[in-house]
Amino acid sequence: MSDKNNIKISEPSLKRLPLYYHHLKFLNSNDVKYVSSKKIAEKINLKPIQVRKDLSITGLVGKSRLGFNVKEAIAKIEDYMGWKHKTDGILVGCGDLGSALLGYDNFENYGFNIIAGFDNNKNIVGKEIHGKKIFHINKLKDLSNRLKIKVGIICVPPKSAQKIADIMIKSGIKAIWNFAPAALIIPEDIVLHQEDMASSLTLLFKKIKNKF
Amino acid sequence: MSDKNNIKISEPSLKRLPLYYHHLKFLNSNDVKYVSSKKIAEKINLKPIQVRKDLSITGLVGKSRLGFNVKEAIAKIEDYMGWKHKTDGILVGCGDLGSALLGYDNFENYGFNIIAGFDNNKNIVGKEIHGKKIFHINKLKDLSNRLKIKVGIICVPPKSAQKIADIMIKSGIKAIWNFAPAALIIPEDIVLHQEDMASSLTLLFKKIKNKF
DNA sequence: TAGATTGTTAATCGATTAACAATC
DNA sequence: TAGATTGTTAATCGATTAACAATC
Repeated sequence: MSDKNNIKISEPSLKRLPLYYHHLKFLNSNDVKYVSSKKIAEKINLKPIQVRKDLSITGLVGKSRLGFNVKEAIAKIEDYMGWKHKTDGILVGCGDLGSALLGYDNFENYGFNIIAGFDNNKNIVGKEIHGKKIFHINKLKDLSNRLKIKVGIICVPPKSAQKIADIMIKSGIKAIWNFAPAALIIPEDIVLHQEDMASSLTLLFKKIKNKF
Repeated sequence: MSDKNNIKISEPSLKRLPLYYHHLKFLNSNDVKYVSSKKIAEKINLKPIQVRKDLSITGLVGKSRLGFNVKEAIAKIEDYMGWKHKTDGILVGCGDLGSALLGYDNFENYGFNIIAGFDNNKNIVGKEIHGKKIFHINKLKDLSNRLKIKVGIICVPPKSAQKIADIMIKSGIKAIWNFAPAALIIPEDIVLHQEDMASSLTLLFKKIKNKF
């Protein structure tokens, strides 16, 4: 079953939950106990009704006149998102971008942990980047198998991306997060999540055009 | 007016256009002259009708029985997206992620050009990263004003993000692409495009859950 | 011609928004 | 109590998909 609670969640809603979460954490750090959907909506530029709908997906219940208990809301979102359940992953390609991701300490807050980096550059193999050990790519299969790693991040140049994806799949990786601007060809049963700067840039430009 | 052609485009469509584009470029490099929406759809895992709808937004017209002219399609997408019109930007925070973006040579294909980086670290100020000169942050206002820069990228640690955003806005920047995991407070008339790893990670995990 | 493909128009699907009774 | 806020149910809006005539 996909969802514990059998409540469908739309992709837009799913993307908004972290936004509420950030804001709720901020409120909590300021000792705010209750917050209304109206207040949240103002901050995040949404409609109150949308905030309520989204939050209700997590099972959170508010109080009339008071709004939502901030601590409770935080807990419900963490719970719903499964951020407590830790998932391990590995990263291939320890250049600038790979290094940045290895050092992105925010991942642990979202239940994700990169346990090691891989590269084929002899100058960095054996070293550590942001406290993560870097192995040669030919160790990938062995290590992934042994630790039953299911998530792989690709940060290599686009030309090598397909090759790395193939290695990952052979190594038992089931989900690929691809930061290389390359369209990967992968089997049906593998999850591919493409990070696309071009699309993102496009959205930025669209926003600019809409505004001016 | 927002759209030259007065044809509304949905955000999902806008995100798909680069996907078609990549594939069309690939086909073109293989000397394919015509391609049907069915073939494209198969490659990108979409429905043929959706491909046709999206492509029609660019003004592209196909041929019965043949499909779409590959070169023509590429040109129409480039045109519609405005990738020929170059926009300059500056980047603040030249750590791992900032360096990665300074070296992301794909940007130029999408009409974007980072003309310089800024940092407050004396060890890198005055140096070059991927051929881009790095200036001290206190030069930002002067340089942005002089070159009439309208787009700023933030790659500093979350704690400094708001401060940098404020400086950018004072310097005449009109659109901010924020890679720092921080919710920025900005005036109404400034465009904010937030790059959110947490949301992205969340989507990856959702895809995994849906699959298994 | 027969068959493949486009592009238009209409139907469906899903997300957002509105309205409002229930609550404190 | 009066007023603010929730959560439910219904209406609206917009994107996707289906159906199919037109084209070559």
